[in-house]
Amino acid sequence: MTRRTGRRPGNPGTREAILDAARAAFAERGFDAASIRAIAAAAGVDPALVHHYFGNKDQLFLTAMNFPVDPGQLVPRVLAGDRDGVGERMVRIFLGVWDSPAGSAGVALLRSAVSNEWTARLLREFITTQVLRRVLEQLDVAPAELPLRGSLVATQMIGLAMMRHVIRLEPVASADPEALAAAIGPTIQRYLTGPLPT
Amino acid sequence: MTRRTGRRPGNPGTREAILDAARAAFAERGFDAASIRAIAAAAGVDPALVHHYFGNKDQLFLTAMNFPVDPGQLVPRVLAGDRDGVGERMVRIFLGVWDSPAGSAGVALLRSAVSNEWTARLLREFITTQVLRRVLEQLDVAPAELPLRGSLVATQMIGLAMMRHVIRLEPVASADPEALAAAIGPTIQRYLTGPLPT
DNA sequence: GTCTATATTCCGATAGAC
DNA sequence: GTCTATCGGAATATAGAC
Repeated sequence: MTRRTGRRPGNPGTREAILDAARAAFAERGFDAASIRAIAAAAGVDPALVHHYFGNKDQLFLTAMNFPVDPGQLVPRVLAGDRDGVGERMVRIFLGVWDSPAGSAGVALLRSAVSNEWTARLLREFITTQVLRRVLEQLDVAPAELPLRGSLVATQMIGLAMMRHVIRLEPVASADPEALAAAIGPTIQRYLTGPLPT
Repeated sequence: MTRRTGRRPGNPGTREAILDAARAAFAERGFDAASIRAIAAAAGVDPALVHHYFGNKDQLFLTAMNFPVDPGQLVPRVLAGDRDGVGERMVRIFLGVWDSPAGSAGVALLRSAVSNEWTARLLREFITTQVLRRVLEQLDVAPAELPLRGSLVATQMIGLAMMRHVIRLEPVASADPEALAAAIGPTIQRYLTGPLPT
């Protein structure tokens, strides 16, 4: 006999199916253009059920984005090794995350941020507080140079993600990650530790 | 007495007012989110008049984008000077265009390309055929390396435009163009003429 | 050349039955 | 937990009056 205690959920797969469909839709079309109706259809449920689970579209987006790779877990891998190789390792690990299934959350955030100020703020805060600050403060750079160095790194990294996963310009869109790490790594290295214009 | 010959246009300023409003709206919200109604309201005309002039939204977008800076006129300025300075000159001229009023067409194209495959193809073709090919074929680079070098340049340039004009991440968003040219120029220089991973 | 009126479609959100 | 029905709004586009 199976005893049941506590709350009995409905179909436990339904919620995850909605979140998967939401990530795919937000990644493909961005926040504004992705519709709850289309997400519900892709998940095989009724649109009203999405509201029942997540309240509104904002909350659905936040919940769908809130599982991505924990950046705090990646930073040690970027820093593990000699200081001269940090740029190349950063590009390699960055590409690995974006090329993985988890990367769809990144594409969704990037696509959404372009047409929606609310998600743009999310992206800015994610870039600065979750990624760049953690790496830079481990690299004894002068605190005054930290914001400029960090945003220079962001221009190259976001540009790479844009060209590879959003605009899909060849040959970068389907280039070997190792080749890209070798080509772009020195750029990141210079932005992090190289000379800065006065 | 004023004699009138030939076709008599209506209000000649109306059409330009619509195009100005369209460029501003497309730059601010992207192709999908910008509405003909809002453009008409900004231009002080009726929405139906926009259709009367331009047929549909696609044609309005194409017409509004079709006046921007002629890239063919910029290439000689990029190439004018020593070969080692081409990267820095390219960043400086690039920033000058994007910071000017004409840059709103670029922002519009970039913002639109993210959520709309049709405009993404426009942007890809503009980048490759109008900008990169013209510069690279003047720099005796091996033809086989041309696509990779060109798309590497595009990752950095588009990333810079994204961070400065779309996401608006500080301090890059309001940094002095000369400082950015000094910081990012060497990156472009290496992508154009530096060593490439095998 | 300009505008009114409208056809058509799709959106997010809610109320409430089962 | 799931779904039907619907409200209220905004979009593109067209037809046609003046």
